[in-house]
Amino acid sequence: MLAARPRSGYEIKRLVDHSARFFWAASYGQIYPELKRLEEAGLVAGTDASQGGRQRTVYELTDQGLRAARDWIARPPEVFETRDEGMLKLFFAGVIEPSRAAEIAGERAARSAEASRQLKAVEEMVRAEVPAEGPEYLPDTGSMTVLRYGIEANEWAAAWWERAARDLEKQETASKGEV
Amino acid sequence: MLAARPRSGYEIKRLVDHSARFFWAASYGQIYPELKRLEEAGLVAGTDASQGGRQRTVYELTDQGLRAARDWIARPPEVFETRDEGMLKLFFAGVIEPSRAAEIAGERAARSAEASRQLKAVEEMVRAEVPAEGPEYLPDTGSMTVLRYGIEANEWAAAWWERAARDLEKQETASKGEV
DNA sequence: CACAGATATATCGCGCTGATACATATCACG
DNA sequence: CGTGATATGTATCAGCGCGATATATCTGTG
Repeated sequence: MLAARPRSGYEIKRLVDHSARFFWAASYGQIYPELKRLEEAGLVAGTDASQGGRQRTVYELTDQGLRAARDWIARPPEVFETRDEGMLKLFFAGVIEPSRAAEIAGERAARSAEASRQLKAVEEMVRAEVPAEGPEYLPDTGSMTVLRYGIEANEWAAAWWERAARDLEKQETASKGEV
Repeated sequence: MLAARPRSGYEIKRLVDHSARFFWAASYGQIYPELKRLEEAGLVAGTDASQGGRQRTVYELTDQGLRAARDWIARPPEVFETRDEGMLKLFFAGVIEPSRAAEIAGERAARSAEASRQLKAVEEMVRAEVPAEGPEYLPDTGSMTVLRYGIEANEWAAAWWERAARDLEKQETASKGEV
């Protein structure tokens, strides 16, 4: 984030919450200590930008930091993990409370629908803020691709879980009839 | 997991690694202390099942524990988070190394393809282990639904990123030509 | 001028990750 | 029958992150 321009920890947090949050969240408790560690390592440099009584430290990327960022982006991605409580509950429903399975699938569908809705709002905002700087280079192709993926993946998931909820419900009433 | 049958911490870890891992991973450093906390809270009960010199503690769910599990599954899911380093890299490619964007998308596609392959192997195993106990009740509908979702979602994602990789590459060569 | 909301940083307990250490049991192979 | 590889089992630890809260100042609005 500092590669684009210098920012304070607070600005970074806000940017994360409005964009990367969907695939990589961050808390204050992570950001502030990390900025200090990065400064100690010489990858970022903090400048005091306090106004009056309000403290403020703006960090910028050093040359060494930019090199480290390039190294990082050149390496193949490693972390890829998910924590999805809905899937966990559905996974265990059979041995705990089978009758809730269909409901959980429905809740899962709603969650994905909501996520895609939020991401679409972000997309609208981005489009609005970028008037028309040439037909080609939008905010930037990579991040717009990520955003599009978020929207479409969640739409796909919402539809999938909707169908799963219907199927599970059907199976439930069917087995009740049989027993 | 203990609702299905009593298990040792080691068995729980193995089960997680072979199934839930894709949407909820767990480490020894989480499992063993957690079992102790649950025992202290009266939700599980540990029995010494050492054989010869090999220590072994098997935990089973208490009545109170089963009630707690039912309460848990009745509550709407809360946690839903993702950490996807590939998307993070693509998100930042524009300001760090735009020329890598297409590559990253390709790597992301490969990762999803690999995940769906692994999950299909799990599905095969499950099918093989369950001979044919009536046309209706498979290992159990909920967990099979979760597995199916994992497979299909990753297949969808692999195809999506494949296409994105092609598009990004096309855009790159196009803009090079213009400049 | 008050007050809500935005900007900004710090702090802290608790839990988790990832790795390693340590020990025993089992099994295949010659 | 021994040996080495693999599986079973538990424990531990440093470092880090989460989620919440505390504190303070600045800005805009009625």
